[in-house]
Amino acid sequence: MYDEARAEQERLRALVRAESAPGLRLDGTVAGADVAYDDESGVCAAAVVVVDSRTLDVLDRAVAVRPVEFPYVPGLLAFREAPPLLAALDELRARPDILVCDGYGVAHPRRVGLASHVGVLTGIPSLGVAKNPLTFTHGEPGEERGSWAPLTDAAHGDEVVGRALRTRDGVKPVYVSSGHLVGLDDACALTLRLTPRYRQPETTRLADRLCRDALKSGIPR
DNA sequence: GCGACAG
DNA sequence: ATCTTGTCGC
Repeated sequence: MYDEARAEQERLRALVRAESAPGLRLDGTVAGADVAYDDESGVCAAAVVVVDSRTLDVLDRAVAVRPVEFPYVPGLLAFREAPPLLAALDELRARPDILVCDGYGVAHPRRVGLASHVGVLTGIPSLGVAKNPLTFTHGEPGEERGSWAPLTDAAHGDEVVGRALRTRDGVKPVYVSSGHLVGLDDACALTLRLTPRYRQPETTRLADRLCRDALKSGIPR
């Protein structure tokens, strides 16, 4: 089942660039993306919020509400979330310099998680910041914010696919990986810029709030 | 074959 | 993802 989706991932995989593009701006605009679901109505809301990476001021936002068209299948999250996210991205007034996704980039069984998938399809430099290590392994980073430990794939010779990054002192780390055109060092540096106060990037927190609100207030009953 | 498994 | 109150702590 899902052979077509896996074949598409193999195609996209060859296009993923896990190094920072020349001239990549970490001090420009950063977009955060997230999707919320309502099982009752079978509808989902994708939200994208753009901030100034230096001040974290909100510059733009967009939401796309539509029916859910793909089930949640581990390893195929992008086929569920990318379509609505692309629709929301289309409504932005300007293309953001970088996109931060709630999930993985190349830290993925076939190296094409949601962030890489959307990055390749849009050409927007991207990275993934996930809340769980999935099947990957990592040592325990130091307790201080900024500490990190390599995230490795035991199923593939312990290849390094990302980092377990501590964004708050003594709090469980987040899992950062390159999406597309953003190297791991830059991905972590940006993640730290976006987490002056909470474990999760401010961008994903804002996007999470926006898509949840859109579901609550945007569904007629 | 069975279990694990981003959101 | 989502269902859900109070509660401990800065």
